[in-house]
Amino acid sequence: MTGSTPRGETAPARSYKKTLNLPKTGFPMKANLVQNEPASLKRWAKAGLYAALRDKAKGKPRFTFHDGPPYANGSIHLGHLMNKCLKDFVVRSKGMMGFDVPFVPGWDCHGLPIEHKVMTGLHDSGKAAKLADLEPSAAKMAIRRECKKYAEKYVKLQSGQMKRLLTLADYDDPYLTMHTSYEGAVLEVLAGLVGKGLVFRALKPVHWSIENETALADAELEYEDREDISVFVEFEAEDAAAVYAAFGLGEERKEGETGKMPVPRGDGERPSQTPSFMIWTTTPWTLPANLAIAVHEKFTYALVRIDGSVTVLAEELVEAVTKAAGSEDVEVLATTAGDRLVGLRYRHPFIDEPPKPHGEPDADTSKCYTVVSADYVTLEDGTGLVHTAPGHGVEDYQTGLRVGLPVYCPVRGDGTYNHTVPEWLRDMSVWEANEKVTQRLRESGHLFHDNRFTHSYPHDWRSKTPVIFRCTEQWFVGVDTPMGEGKTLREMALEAVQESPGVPRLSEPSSEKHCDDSVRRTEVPGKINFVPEWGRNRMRGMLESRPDWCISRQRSWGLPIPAFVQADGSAFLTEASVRAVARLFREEGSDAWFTKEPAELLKYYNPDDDPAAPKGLDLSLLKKGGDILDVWFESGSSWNAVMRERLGDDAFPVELYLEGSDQHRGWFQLSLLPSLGVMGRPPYRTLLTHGFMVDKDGRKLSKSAGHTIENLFERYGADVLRWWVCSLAYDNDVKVDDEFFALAGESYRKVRNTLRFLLSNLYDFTAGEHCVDLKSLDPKSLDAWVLAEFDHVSAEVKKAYDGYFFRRAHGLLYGFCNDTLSSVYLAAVKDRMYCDRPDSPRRRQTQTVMWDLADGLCRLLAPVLCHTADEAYRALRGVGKDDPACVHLEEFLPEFGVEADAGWAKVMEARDAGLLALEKAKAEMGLDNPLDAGLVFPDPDGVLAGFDPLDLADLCGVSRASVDAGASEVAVQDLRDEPRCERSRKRDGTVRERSDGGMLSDRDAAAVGV
RNA sequence: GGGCCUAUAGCUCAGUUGGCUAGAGCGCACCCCUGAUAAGGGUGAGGUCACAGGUUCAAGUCCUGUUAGGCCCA
Repeated sequence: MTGSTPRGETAPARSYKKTLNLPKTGFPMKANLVQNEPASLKRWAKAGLYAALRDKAKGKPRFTFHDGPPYANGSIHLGHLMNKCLKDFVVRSKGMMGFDVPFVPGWDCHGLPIEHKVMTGLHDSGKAAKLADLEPSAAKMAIRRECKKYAEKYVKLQSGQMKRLLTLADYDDPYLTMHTSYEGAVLEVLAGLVGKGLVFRALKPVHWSIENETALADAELEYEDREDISVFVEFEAEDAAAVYAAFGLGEERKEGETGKMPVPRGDGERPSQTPSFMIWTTTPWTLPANLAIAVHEKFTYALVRIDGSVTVLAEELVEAVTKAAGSEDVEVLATTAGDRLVGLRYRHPFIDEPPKPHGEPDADTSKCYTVVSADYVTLEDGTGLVHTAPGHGVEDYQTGLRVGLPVYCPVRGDGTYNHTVPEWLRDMSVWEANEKVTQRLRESGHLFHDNRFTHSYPHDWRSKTPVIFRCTEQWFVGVDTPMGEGKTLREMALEAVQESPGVPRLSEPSSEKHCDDSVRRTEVPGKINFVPEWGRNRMRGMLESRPDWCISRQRSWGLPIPAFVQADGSAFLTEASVRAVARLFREEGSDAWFTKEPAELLKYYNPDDDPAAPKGLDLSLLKKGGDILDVWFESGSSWNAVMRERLGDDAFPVELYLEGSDQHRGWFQLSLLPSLGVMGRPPYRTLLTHGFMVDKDGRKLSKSAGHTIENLFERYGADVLRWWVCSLAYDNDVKVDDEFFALAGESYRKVRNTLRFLLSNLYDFTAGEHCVDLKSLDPKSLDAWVLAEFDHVSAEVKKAYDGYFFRRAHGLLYGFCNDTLSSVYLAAVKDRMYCDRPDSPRRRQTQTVMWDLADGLCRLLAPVLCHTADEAYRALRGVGKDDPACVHLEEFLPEFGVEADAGWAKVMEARDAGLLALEKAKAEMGLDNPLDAGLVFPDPDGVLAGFDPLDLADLCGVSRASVDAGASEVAVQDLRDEPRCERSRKRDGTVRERSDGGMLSDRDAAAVGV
């Protein structure tokens, strides 16, 4: 190739390209977030952004927002990603609205999952064996040290990931539930509840490992197949006549009786035998603890004669049961509904008197040995009558609570019976008892049938031995216990959740009229706002049905319940004693519980000052209790440990809690209860919930989906992920898929390009020097129009942020960049930007507007695109690498207050009509290039005539425009025969040959100076 | 099995106290520009509102049931 003109064409007389003011910028089209975000992070860290913001916000009204602590285990996942981004949008947007928004991030550090992991690790490394040689307290300390290290490791990891997500919080000083001051503050809450008389000790069935003599949590169970004896046992009825009556035998039918009627069959005669109730169980060893038989009220039960004896079982199971037992003579005598059996009494096969449970000598046993109803009775196995032992099963326990049975557990921790059982069972292990009980039943004629049965059965994950259900003493917070003025926690909670007629609902604005300030920001003291509103129902339902809160656990890694055991075996725990230990834990941490003697632990306690102290209390005889607190109690006390303690009393109640909808039962509820108990009001004013991540098809996200957070940072960058979160309808389930991140990336690039184009037209503009006074803008100018549009969008975005409608903010911002700017305004002003003299008033005015738009846009985007907004903000000001200028230290721009002419609506309608007409002309006249066309707009009311025809032309991308008051539709002029300006490419009617020999329009000739 | 929630275009979502031809963005198709260029602009085609009943002059919207899915329980 030579340097000559390509393809032998004649070179244009003159190239005007270098006389144009084409856009120029160092702001790259490609964001390269993966590299550049960490640099922003470093710059912000260097400037101490979080502290600088607190400093700057001094004296401003405070917005109190409280972080719910994630569990310090593993990497953060997609759920955290959404949760943390939403929280960050709140923190940053409220900050830019002029609030002081301190935000202390937290972690939940105690608890079983960590202890479990640590124990597994100790096991695998062989260190667990050494623990067995240590004193129990020393062993616990060793485990606790490991757990602490583990938690610290994951706090560090997650904290790093959250920072990489560009979230703004006090990461230098987070709250950890294992901090000594936090522990002290939790015990203060406990003390408050103890003072209100809400904390008590009671029996509750738990999974129990005989091998390790400890209670186990669900996570510590492994299910393995096990062969057991399964027995069908006949419990003799106490009152034969009553049973026959229930089946309609030997009794006149009452008149007017409704409902399911008993149905006698055959001759309707009453047999002479005493009938029995047949139950089925795979744990014969629990039969000594049997206190009731449960039936389902709605099932049909049959009175059956089987090989001579008469028994009751579910009609549907008669065939299966008798077939299994090989019965020969089976006859159904009558059937009846389950509810007619309820209340009938029976005799225990080998116990004469209902036992007096140990520790409850005064227990009411009048309800024992009766038939009760229960919903969980099924017809899948057994007989439809369920053996009920409240001391040995959760469902049995709840049934017992409901109908008023004592909790009876005759089995000791080592798996042997205590002295309350018949002599032939005493001190026997339950496994041995399975055989003995079966044998005894067979001998006494109560055993209908027995067989071997293989089923999945829970085993202790450590010893691999089968576990049993056993009642143990636990600490509870009573939700139905009346407090001082007579209300219970449940009543107070339901009241707080209740919608009062005066509280307008918070709802997402779908249009502007719903976005009124009057719709929100209404506070009725003690009432909770729910976003979305259905959270109210959900929480109410949960509060109505929740049982007393079991707050004790038998583990090592947690905050000890500072309860002591007195010489007589009773528990010692008073408000003052708990406060005394709280003070010590504040100073020394809860490890002290394991290293100090009771008297030392109580060094701040003086029984003489404690009216609740038991009489004759001798501190030297106390023993330490072995329970720790439920971790939910710790996180549920964060309003005290974090908000009140660190941020002061005016940070309570907190404005907002924001978590996933699972927290209606978790953190939301378990923060509400202690706060109601101690402070008498909810800890928060508004609860905002988001949904869960599901896959592309709306199904539960599998753990192995492979979206590691590092991978996402690597592929998309934090700003794109944040932009995606901002776009979500977070109040429902959120679908995730790679494709969605990619789409968010596309949409991000559109916004980025709009910013870039604004910046690229400001390369020769210095704000201080070239600014035009916007006050003097003509309301009919395009610049006035776009500023008014910005004002409108800006106000709407702020309202959306204010009401946590981030998706709406996202839509508004995207639409403004894409439509208002990119396709309308910026497309229209290109001609004047490129072709006007650089310092023409028209161009400078548009540049002023562009500068302000870029500035305002950066600020509105800053809460979401925090890297990109800052990058653009700094590029706009042209600051150097080390300059501390930062959009995050700014607030949102106030409105420009520029007035646009009311006729603009008509102009935009005309633009739409013009574009449509051009499309038609393209098809019909082959008029492909809009610059070859002119447009004549109808203008019946004369509105358009008031506007600059040049603006009308530029808005449609045509060479010229005019109006015709009499026309009825847009006319397209074919200008292809008119000369074209070699510089602006317009055929505007002023193009002619100029002194330099070029064909130029008047404007371009002047710009070039020929 | 129970409580709460969800179902509208290929995808993500709007659709208010029932009331014009059910809207938007993305994607897709076709076209323009080549002076925002791994950019930018224009036009257009897409819907049995999950299904089945009911209330009403009128139902995407209200009621009942069914199906599918999510969270929390059992």
